[in-house]
Amino acid sequence: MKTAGSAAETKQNLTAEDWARAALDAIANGGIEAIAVEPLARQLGVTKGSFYWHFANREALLRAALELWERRETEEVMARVGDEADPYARIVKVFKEANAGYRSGRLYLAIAAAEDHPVVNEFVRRVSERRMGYLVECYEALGFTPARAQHWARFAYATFMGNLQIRRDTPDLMPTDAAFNEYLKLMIKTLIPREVAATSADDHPHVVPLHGADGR
Amino acid sequence: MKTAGSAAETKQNLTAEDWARAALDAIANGGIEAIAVEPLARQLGVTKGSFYWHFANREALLRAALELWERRETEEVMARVGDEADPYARIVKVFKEANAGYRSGRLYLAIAAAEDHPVVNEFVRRVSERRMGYLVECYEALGFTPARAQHWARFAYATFMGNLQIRRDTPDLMPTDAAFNEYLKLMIKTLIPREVAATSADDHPHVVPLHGADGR
DNA sequence: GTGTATCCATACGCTTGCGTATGGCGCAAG
DNA sequence: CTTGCGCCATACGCAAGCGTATGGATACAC
Repeated sequence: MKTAGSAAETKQNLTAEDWARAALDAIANGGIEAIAVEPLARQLGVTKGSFYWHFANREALLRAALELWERRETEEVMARVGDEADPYARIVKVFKEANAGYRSGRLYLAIAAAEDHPVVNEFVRRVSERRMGYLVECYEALGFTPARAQHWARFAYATFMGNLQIRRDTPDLMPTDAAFNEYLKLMIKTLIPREVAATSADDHPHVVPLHGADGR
Repeated sequence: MKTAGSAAETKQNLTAEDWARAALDAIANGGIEAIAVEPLARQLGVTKGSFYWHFANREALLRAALELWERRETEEVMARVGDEADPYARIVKVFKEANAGYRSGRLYLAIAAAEDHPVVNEFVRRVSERRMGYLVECYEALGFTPARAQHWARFAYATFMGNLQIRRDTPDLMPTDAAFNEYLKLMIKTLIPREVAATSADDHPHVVPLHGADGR
């Protein structure tokens, strides 16, 4: 097999992977139900005849696309912060990377919007629980008790997800450039408390920075 | 034919509002494209003939449903915390109420998932920006500068939205009962810092009032 | 009793998409 | 050259949903 880089121009025979990739792109744009056989075939420059040779039906394509998504997700997370030893630096890196890339998050929102579909739900749960699990480990590595790590991980993950949502629905409300860095700095400083000495179930006093970054 | 409808038993004539309500319920369940004329007609115990008397087309119904949604949203927010004088107590109340009710948030997620639709986007932006604006006012009332109020309001709003998402996609990751109260307490304490750039002198010691009753 | 307006049912044409059946074309094996 | 197979095109039947056209039913008017 030669590595067919571009997926559009070559008159090479299509593979199931090509279909799955196109399906994922379609989801990112038009939601889960943009996975339609005939439109995708038109976009790929072929007809349904090609599709029904590679797949049994529409649901098989959906499943293939979700598997591709899950694979990419885990690979990305691994590749991004796999080599960071210090737990604090690792979690900071995770948060910054997560809030930087938008394409991946947008795809998640598009997929998760179809949580009523059982197959989709299954994949979304796995991906989401894996992310949360990673975050929990990070907080535990920081010295948090399991219970508090759970709380803080959920807190941080929720904030990340909400930022995605804000970015998608009301991009005007999301700052850019310097202001975004200030915002990110505020979240990081708030969501990764360094004082963990308190062992009680009660919370620790958290010091809020009075001034963020300088005006630069 | 005694077709016992799901919601309305009365054989009274339907109104446009009835259709809009049914459309909103349909969105909450099956997403924005659950607004289908014939299925809704069946659910209401009538046929398309009724619909096309009250509305010009499908988009008119969509618009009516979104207007109903926007009206409800603002009314709810007003009714929930309109009479709270103290800014700190007000923002706490907002956050608790927002995280308590799930039905309303689920509806938001379902609507916002169709942000590619221009009409939907218009409504979502208005609703979302109004919420954020309210939060910004709250933080400013706490003594925050406009810039910092913006950051903290976005932070809090993002966290709220993310909690919605987590609750919908992976409810297992969301604690219940006592653990949920702990989680809520942690978020409130973190997202409403008391140390502000001191324009006033020492402010009163705030104790977060926490009683149960999460509606869910 | 004849109108008239409101509200809905029925029937039709149209489009889109799913799934199937079958034929065609290129290419390597024999 | 022919055979077989991988890959795709074409052509159907089918279902669901939008929008329209028109008729029927009920109530109130006069």
